[in-house]
Amino acid sequence: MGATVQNPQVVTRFAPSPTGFLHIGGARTALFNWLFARHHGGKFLLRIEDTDQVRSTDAAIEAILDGMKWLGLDWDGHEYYQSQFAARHAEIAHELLAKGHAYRCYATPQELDAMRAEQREKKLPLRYDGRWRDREAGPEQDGMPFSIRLKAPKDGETVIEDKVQGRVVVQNSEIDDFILLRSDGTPTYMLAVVVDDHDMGVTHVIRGDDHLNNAFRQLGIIRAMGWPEPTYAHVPLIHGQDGAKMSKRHGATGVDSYRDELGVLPEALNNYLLRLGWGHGDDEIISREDAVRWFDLDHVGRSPSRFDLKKLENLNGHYIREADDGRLAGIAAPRIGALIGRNLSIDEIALLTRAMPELKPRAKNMNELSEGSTFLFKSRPLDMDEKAASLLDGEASSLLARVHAALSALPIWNAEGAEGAVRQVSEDAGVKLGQVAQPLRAALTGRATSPGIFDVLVLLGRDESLARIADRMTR
RNA sequence: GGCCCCUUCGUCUAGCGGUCAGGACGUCGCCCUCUCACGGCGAAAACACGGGUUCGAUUCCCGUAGGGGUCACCA
Repeated sequence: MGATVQNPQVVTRFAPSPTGFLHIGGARTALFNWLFARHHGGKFLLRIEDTDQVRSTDAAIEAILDGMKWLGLDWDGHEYYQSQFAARHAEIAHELLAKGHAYRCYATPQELDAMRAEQREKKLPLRYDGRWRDREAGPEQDGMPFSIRLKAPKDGETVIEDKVQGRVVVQNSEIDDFILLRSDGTPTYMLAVVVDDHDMGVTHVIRGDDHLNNAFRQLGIIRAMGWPEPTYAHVPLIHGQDGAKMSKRHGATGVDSYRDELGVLPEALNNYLLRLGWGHGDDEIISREDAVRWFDLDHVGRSPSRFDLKKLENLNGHYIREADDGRLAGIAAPRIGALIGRNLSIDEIALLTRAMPELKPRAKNMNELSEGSTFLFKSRPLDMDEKAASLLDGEASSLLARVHAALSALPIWNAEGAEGAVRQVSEDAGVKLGQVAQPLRAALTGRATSPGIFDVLVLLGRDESLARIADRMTR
């Protein structure tokens, strides 16, 4: 454990279906596949499962690629599009047919519905009863549409040595003769994944454990074709706070909304997702480099985990503090623009960058960071929020007048000088520093909370600071 | 309902027969302090239950309960 193992043989893949955006659970699956491939020095491939022409859109595909790039999950070579291999899938289905590993089924959908209805009624397991398995098509079937079904083994059992789930055994009697090729000649998902994974040389199939049952069916195709069997690793799903599978009702499920709406940094989401279901001792903050070095399938847990926004935000706060000031300013600028109703100038973005060391320890997401920096860009007279307004009651204005005078007399405008002057004012007035600092904060920022008040003074500069104070000296 | 999987603090997890059951988030105190954060210190908080196996089970086995997944000519 530890060092990256050079095994270029390893090929993993992420195979999302483009139904809208990169799902948070899919992102973790992608991350695990990416890490596993990188750890072994192998390849990580991306295949878009766009077989469902109706639901697949270019916009959805773009959204997924965009999410992958944002997370820094780069794939090797070009992305594959499953729909382009339909002919190949059909070819395999017919090969299976020719070899006697599959057969034509003339049952109509209505007929199958009736079959299932009856099974439901009799409380029998719902599965295809094999009515065409050993039946020859008669003249009445001439020209009738048929689907091709796999002739799955009826006896014995199938065993999968899953890298995450361990040894999983299923009786073959549980697996019915599922459809390979629909009556319209299009391949089913079950056939398509197997053929594509084989053709792409995928060695390790790492995916959500909602596919565990499918693996047994897929193995049937693989064995019938005599193809090498991939190593499986079925990762438990991520659940919402309520313990159920993540869905729309859990709020944010697309990684784009974590970025755009919640103001999360990609390194924070990566770190959070990595720790959801995988652990490395007591390590919590894990860099990309360490993740590649340490990642393995042995330490992926077998139980589903719940998504905890609080922990994500904690991690996000950490990464914001670590992040480069200029980069943060770049992310915050448009958000601030939206808050104050105008775009920031180049100079203002420079100011934002300078302010960043004071701003970023106070934020756990980019929204808070942006919100907390608007005071820098608002024009006078500043609007006061409720708490700030109350700080300006009583003696505040006279205290502010004394601060104004003391500050005006400063030969050099810096934090040390300002602190000395303000402390002197509070001493002379016989009040605590806070009694002066709080009204000053209100006058300068319009808020009751802000970065350190002497830093604010410096950031705002002499003229703007004195003007904002003067605005509140009388009322 | 059939089949499959899962079960350590509220949450994410460490643990791989003998530990005061560790860490992190969150929560609650205290400190720092011009506010809010950051940071520091400390506290409360878990092995679902019942049987075995064993000198000894959180750890191995079997049940029970609970949770999840899956059962399409969707992917």
